[in-house]
Amino acid sequence: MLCKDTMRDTIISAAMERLLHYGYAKTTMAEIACDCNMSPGNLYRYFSGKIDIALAIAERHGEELFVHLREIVRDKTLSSSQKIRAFFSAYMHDTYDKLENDPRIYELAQIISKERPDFANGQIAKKRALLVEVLSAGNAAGDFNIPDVVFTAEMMQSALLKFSYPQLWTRLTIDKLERELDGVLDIIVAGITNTKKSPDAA
Amino acid sequence: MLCKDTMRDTIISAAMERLLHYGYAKTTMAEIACDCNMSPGNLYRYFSGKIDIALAIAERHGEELFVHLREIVRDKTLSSSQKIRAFFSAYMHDTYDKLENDPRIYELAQIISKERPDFANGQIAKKRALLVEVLSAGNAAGDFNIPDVVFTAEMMQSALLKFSYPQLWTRLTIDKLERELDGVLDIIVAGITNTKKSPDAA
DNA sequence: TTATTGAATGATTTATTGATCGTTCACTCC
DNA sequence: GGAGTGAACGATCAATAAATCATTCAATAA
Repeated sequence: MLCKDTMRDTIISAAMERLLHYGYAKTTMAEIACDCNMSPGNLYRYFSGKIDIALAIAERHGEELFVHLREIVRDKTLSSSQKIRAFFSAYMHDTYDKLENDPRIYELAQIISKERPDFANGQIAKKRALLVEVLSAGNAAGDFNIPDVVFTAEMMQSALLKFSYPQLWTRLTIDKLERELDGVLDIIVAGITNTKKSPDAA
Repeated sequence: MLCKDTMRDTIISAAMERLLHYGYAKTTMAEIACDCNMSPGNLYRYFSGKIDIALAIAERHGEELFVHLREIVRDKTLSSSQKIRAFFSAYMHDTYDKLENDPRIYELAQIISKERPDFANGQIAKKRALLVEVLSAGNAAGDFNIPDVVFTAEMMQSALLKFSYPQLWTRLTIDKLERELDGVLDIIVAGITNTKKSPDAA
């Protein structure tokens, strides 16, 4: 049904405007409805609740980032380790920029990961899938020699946790964060890089 | 002055009893004073405030852990990488056990790191100093080849951040945590291990 | 029938008040 | 005169009341 989707888009746009400007708590369903020239009750024909509108917004942002990260992962001009570095650098900068442009988005993220933890976990899992792609390709190319790429991807996410959680950025500038990310990546990339000579040289 | 220190110990003991049992917020200075058979005002002759009593308790716990970690670092029967693994494992278990035995200690840690961030940073710095010791010794033994041991120690702390912040232990069992710590340590230890043949074999 | 409304409802938030607590200090006791 | 007291003060916290808001649904309009 096209009409329903169009309406959902309208609502999402109106909600996004208010949510990013005034925050989640200070945006009311009545206001969103008013912006869409409809009654509050009618919103529930398109979304099952306020949190689901926020979720739709988060989904859009998440998808945008995912596409960006996937481009990096599939960029044929980058080596495996360059992909890993670019991946986490882009991820961190995306988070930093969103927060810089509109701190309200932080409140949104907090609420969503509290009310809909499955969604937040899903986002992490999607990113892990991309990492798995890089690691597998790296294995195939002889850059890495990783037995369990899924487990290793998890461990990498664990080690680089700090760079996707602004709560843990204690007043650090983006410069310092970048330097720290690079430092951790140095160790990790070295840690997963195949130290043996390439097989065809043997 | 011996008397003053004895009195401080008495106060710390009384406060610890209550703080670990009822939590920081629900423990009053009047109660602590009463337990020590003195008036509330008199507590201020030994500590400059409630938070400083809590700090003294945290200092004790911190010192205990530090001694334990230092034993590991200076254990002559362990290799450099074994020291690193044992170090972070002991650290995580210490945190886990303290939380398990008395969840109120978590509130204490939260308040202290908010009210006295310098203390919390100092604790981290002291642990980093131990790590630097291991890395330097490892360099000397040819196990590692780390140009800047302080920076690398910082990066290791960053990568293993999750295992000292229970906030980030999302309902994980100690078993799963242990497995994850091991996984991250695998990468890190591999990442800092010298891949060249030992110099005397050259 | 389907789309929409808007008043009713109960949960949550905000505002207000009263009580509690940390801290100070003029004073007492040894 | 140093050690200790406890009433006084302002800040913080808890309890209550008032208001706001998300959500529902019977009624209405298309």
